[in-house]
Amino acid sequence: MPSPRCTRPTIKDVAVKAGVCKTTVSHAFSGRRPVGAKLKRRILRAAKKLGYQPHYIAQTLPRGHSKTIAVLVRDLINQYNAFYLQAIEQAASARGYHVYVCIVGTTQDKIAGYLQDFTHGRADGALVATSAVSNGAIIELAQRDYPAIVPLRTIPGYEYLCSNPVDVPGAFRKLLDYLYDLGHRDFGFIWHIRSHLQQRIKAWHNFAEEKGLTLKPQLEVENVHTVEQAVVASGQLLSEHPEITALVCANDILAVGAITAARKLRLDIPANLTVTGFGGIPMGQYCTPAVTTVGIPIAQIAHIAVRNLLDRIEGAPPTDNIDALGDLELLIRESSGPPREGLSKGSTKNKKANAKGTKLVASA
Amino acid sequence: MPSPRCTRPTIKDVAVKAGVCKTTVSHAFSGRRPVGAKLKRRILRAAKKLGYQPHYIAQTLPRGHSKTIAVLVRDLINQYNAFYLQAIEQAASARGYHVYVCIVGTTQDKIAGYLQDFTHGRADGALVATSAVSNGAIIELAQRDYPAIVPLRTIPGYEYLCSNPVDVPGAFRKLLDYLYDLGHRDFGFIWHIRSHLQQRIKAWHNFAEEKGLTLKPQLEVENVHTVEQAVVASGQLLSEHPEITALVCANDILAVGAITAARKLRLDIPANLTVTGFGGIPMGQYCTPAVTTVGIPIAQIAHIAVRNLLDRIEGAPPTDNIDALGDLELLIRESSGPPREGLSKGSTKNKKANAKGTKLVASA
DNA sequence: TAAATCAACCAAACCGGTTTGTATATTATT
DNA sequence: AATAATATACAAACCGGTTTGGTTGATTTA
Repeated sequence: MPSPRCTRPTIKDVAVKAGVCKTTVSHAFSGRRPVGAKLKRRILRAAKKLGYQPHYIAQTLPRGHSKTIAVLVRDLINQYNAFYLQAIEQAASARGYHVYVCIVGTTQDKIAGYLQDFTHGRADGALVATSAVSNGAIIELAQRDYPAIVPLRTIPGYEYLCSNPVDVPGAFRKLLDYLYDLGHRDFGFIWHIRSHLQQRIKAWHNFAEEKGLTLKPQLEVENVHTVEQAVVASGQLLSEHPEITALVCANDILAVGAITAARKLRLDIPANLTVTGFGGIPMGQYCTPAVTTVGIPIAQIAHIAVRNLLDRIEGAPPTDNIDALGDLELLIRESSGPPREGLSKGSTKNKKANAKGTKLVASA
Repeated sequence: MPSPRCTRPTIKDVAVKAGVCKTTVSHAFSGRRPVGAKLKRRILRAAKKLGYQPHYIAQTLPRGHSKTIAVLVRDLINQYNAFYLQAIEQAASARGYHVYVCIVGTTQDKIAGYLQDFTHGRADGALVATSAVSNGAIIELAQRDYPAIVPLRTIPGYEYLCSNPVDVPGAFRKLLDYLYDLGHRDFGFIWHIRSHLQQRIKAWHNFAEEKGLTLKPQLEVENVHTVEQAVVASGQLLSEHPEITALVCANDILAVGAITAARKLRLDIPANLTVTGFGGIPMGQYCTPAVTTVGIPIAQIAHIAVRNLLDRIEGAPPTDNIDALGDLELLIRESSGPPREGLSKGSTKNKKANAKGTKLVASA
């Protein structure tokens, strides 16, 4: 039983119709070798009449490449990824590549399945935009000599696979410094994926040690991904630990959840609680109160990553991009301010941090 | 110059190493014909030692299918798509298919490029999840007999391509009725893509005619996609037309923008202005005020669409899914209420619509 | 005018697999 | 023991293209 193959005209059909051999048809289309003007016209006309167009997959095999890259993401919940992927598509498109996005979740089997697809001809290279893919899996790709780039991550010994044009830990440190200067001493954390946050967690530990703060693991909640989860997690954290004056979230989505939780607890933001995000998505700007965060030029990061990947695919020498995009910007908005009286050691300076913006007061 | 082909071991290498012909290796892997247990072990061992895995693209050609579907989306800005795509991936995955998402934007050339990719072997079928792909392009696919499904759209004469398990215009009508009953008579509209909204616009026109309202095109702004655009568009619309008491947005994202614009104009919601969305994404629930909207069971819609598509690919008879998911739910939250005094004709009933939820009052 | 060049086309091999037809060795049947 | 049935492995054709080498006839050069 010949599988219900989509019966399209093949190059051979065109060749027969035009009275030539398939080689000539191929050349007429690709232009790799000259074809007589009159004959070429006849061939193209025959192709058009038959509705022929070259079969992409069939071309891939002898050509050895498909002008296609794949991007792996865990999910699309965080709007962050939306801009990321759009920029990737544009950058790749500009160089003649198609982009296929794969939503891989966290199941290792599924991830392996997709990766196998790629290395076996489905895509010329891959951009790994999620920490759901383990270092091990990436190293395996590298050993197979498959072109892959992992932006915003560091894999010891495989730095050439990574694309880190911004200083994430430095920016996180800047955020912590800002909060410290406001007077905050009691920090709570809502993390998503710990492995993705190693740089930031390290920055936090350094910061704590430097400032003489004691690390309290019970003030750090992890594996929080969605807004809903953030509402629950931060609600619980804030209830159990009312001493927290600054709640630091791994991204803006989680910050929005934290803000909702605080509202439920009748905690006014920023008068009673400071909440910060990370990333700088539009949503954080348009919610109430607007969340203080760190702006990440995700589109530019995407462009650099794509360039790194395509250069690698095409065999060009790698470009060094460490810190190419300069410092990240601290976006101070409405959700942060000095700690409430009597809690934390009030800072002596920078009381004006929340001077701008509309302030909203909850009323029953 | 042989293109820098990724030099992986081929089936032939394994055959040589195991001392058999490639047919036997193929059978050892696929199991289409029996291979002696001892020999099979030897072959697998050889394959493992060489790091061989069958080449996906090469398999596609003789098999005639790739167990892959493609999904086209315009962008990922609306979180709506995030849940949509995730559900699609899960449904397809459960049936052994891989899903590749293409962010096609609105450039017709780019869209055509991707579609060509698909019809030429890149994917067994396509789910068109964006109105950026024209009816014409879809009909062309249908004429080529390429399996494509277009959820939530109606293409006259090609209904079998569409998957419409919910009654969108009915739900929109329900929303309009709700607003009318609250007392609203002066509606403003923030639309995104008009072609995607035909059903709803028709429902609105019917509604207006029935209620004796005059249609004022100047109160409808279209081509508004992002939050930023919504802020600008609704800010302008509200300034120029202060008579508007209910601002109806095509989706929740735009509603958030409208809310922000209203805040800038010091319009209290819902006391001075009612804003509604459509779709029911988490963001609308966690912003302030939470937006009144229509909940769409997008995950279930995705499941049905995927089933339709895969059945079609595999040659199974089509299932009829008209209205399979029942009525859509009106989610009344904080952003809607009766019109302010002196404007529109006050309704006599349903004053309690906004009874629940914390109310926030802006203060300088 | 003979030799060299070149344009235009065809035949065949190839890309990395799958699948069908067939030959051979083994086992079961009578 | 002869015959039929079965299991197993190989050879060759195929999927739909690309690419290389070679042949033919026309054009240019010496």
